Formats: sequence, C-alpha cells, structure tokens
Amino acid sequence: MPTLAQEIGKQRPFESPSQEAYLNILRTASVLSAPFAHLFDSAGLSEATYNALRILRAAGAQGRLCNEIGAQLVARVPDVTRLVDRLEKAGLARRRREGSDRRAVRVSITAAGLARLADLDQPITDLHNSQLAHMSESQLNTLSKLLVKARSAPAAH
Amino acid sequence: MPTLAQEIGKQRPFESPSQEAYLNILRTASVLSAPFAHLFDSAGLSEATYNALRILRAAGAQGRLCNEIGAQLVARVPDVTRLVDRLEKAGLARRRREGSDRRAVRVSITAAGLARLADLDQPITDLHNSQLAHMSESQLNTLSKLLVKARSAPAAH
DNA sequence: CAACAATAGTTGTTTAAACAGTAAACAGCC
DNA sequence: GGCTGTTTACTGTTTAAACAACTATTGTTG
Repeated sequence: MPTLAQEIGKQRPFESPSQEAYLNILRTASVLSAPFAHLFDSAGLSEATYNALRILRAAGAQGRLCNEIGAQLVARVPDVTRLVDRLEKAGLARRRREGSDRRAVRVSITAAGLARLADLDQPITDLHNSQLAHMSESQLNTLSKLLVKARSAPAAH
Repeated sequence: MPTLAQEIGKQRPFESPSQEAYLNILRTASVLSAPFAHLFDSAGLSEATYNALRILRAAGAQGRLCNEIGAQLVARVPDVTRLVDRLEKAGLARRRREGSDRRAVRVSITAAGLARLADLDQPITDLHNSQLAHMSESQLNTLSKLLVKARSAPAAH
C-alpha cells in the first residue's frame, strides 16, 4: 500500500500530520469520486445535475424552488438557473410559475427524470458498496467520525 | 457538532457506512479546501497554478517538462500548456526549448514566481496548522491511515 | 534512407463554473 | 396608493476544464 508521499513523488516527509491529513482528504476525494463521475457521464449527467435530480426526486410532485435547490447544493442561484436549463432541455425536469408568488419558479422532476435516476440507483449502490468493501464497518465509522470532526473547526477566516 | 445527515437536511439515515464515509470525504474536502482557495485567489492564483508553481520551485533552475508537470498534477498535457501560458503571462514562469530535443519545452520558475510562493508559505502553513488544530496528532494519523486505505481499493472498473 | 510510427506540445471547440448586473414581483411604509 | 427596499430568478461575460485534432520533431524499420 503506497503512502501519499510516494504517490506524489515527494522526497521529504510531510511537514505536519495536519498537512498530511489534509492532502490525504483531497486526494481520496478525487480518487473515489472519479468512478462516480464516469457513471454519471455515461448517463448524460454530471455530478451537479445528478445531485439536483436527487433533490427533485426527494421533493416529489410539489417540486422545489430554485433557491431551495441552490441552498441544498451549496450552489449560487445563477448556477441553479442554468443547471435547471440543462435538466429541462433534456426533458428530466420542468419549471412552472407559482400562482401565489409569480416570482417563484417551482422545479419538479419528470417521469423521464425519475427513470434516469432509477437506472442509476443500482450501479451507484453497487459502486458505493464495492468501493469501500475492503474496510470494516468500524473502520468506516471511525473514518466518518474523524471527518466530521475535521471539518467542524472554529471558522478561521 | 452537526452530523452530515443534519447538514444535508436529510431525514433518513445513510443507507450504508460506506456511503456515509464517501459523502463525508467529499464534504470535508470541500469545506477544508475553501479557505485555501481564498488564499490562492488573494494572491492571483488558483489551486492548479499554485500546485504547478510548487512543482517548479521544487524542480529548481533546470525546470520541468510539460508532461512531467502534467503527470505530477494529474492533469492532461493540453491543460498544462494553458496553465503555463497563464504563469508565463503573469511573469511567474518561463519556457525554453531544449537543445537536445527540440520538441520538449522546459518550464522553470522565475524570481517573481519564487517571491509569490514565498509570500504564501507562511499563511499556508498557518492555515494548515490552525485548520486541524482541534484534533490530536494520533487522531490525524489515524485519519490519514484510514484515508490511504480507503483509496487503495482494488480497481472496480 | 524513405516511410511509418511515436512523442512533445499547441490550438480549437465545447461545456460549465463564477460572479456582477438586471428585470420582475412582492412587502412595508408614509 | 405610490415609493423604497427586498426577494426571486435570469442574463452577460469572463475564466477555466475537458477532450479532439493538429504540427513539429524524433525514433524505428524494411
């Protein structure tokens, strides 16, 4: 099992355990997300559009407003507009204006969108299960706990 | 300390520990890298250009070929060309053709590039130290070890 | 040594992210 | 009820990532 130092081709060891942990987090995220990106791509989606579709499926028939989608995706509203543009153009979602507040745009998933997600559910689950199958449940729980702690630092702006 | 489930606003718990770990890895990478991105931005750099400059500084006066830079950055060669374009335009790096192989382009860092990096060294180190300062060294080492293991799965293509 | 393949890098084009600025609808106030 | 400010979403523009196609040089081989 290669260390990160070897992978990166660095001669000297890391300056600190925190720096090593940080770089390991970034690298692992990149490595593990790549197969998912391929999967999304083969379904004509990106990670962003996939996540948006998931939000819309969870929202059901009533749909979600653009700013709600943006909040959940941690994306800006202008980006949501174009993201929904793409979904709508692909027939996976549709917009409709609210009666009560005519500024608001309610976005909901279409049957085609549900079908597209349904096609992905099993492969995604399989990938999740296979990707970390070599780790024990207690290791995974420890990992999650440490990661939650890692990002809960006092804001250092 | 909020759980990821609460942060995402999800009602049901995760389907599996591996899925939870995966999402925690992505989320933590995103949260922890944001302050660095701001730092780079304030110096007129991106994460990519910063990493490229680091590679060039480590390479010293002899510099590096484009494909070497690409391999270390895990980037494609066409992207390296434009990345070096930006560095050169900003006066932070320079190109020169090899005498021995006139196809090869050797890229090296300039004095301005070294100065730019030097300005960032201390803030970067401070951020690394402060960001995970609330975790013990043994926690960080455990985290790193688990992350290395997480991404060393048998290829699942 | 001519022809073909391989290598190093660049250019073109499409796509998406980022963010400022704008338009329309609503809310509160005098 | 009109004016100001706020909210909701859209549009414009810049910038970068992804990837195919291309040029120039070098290596190989019959």
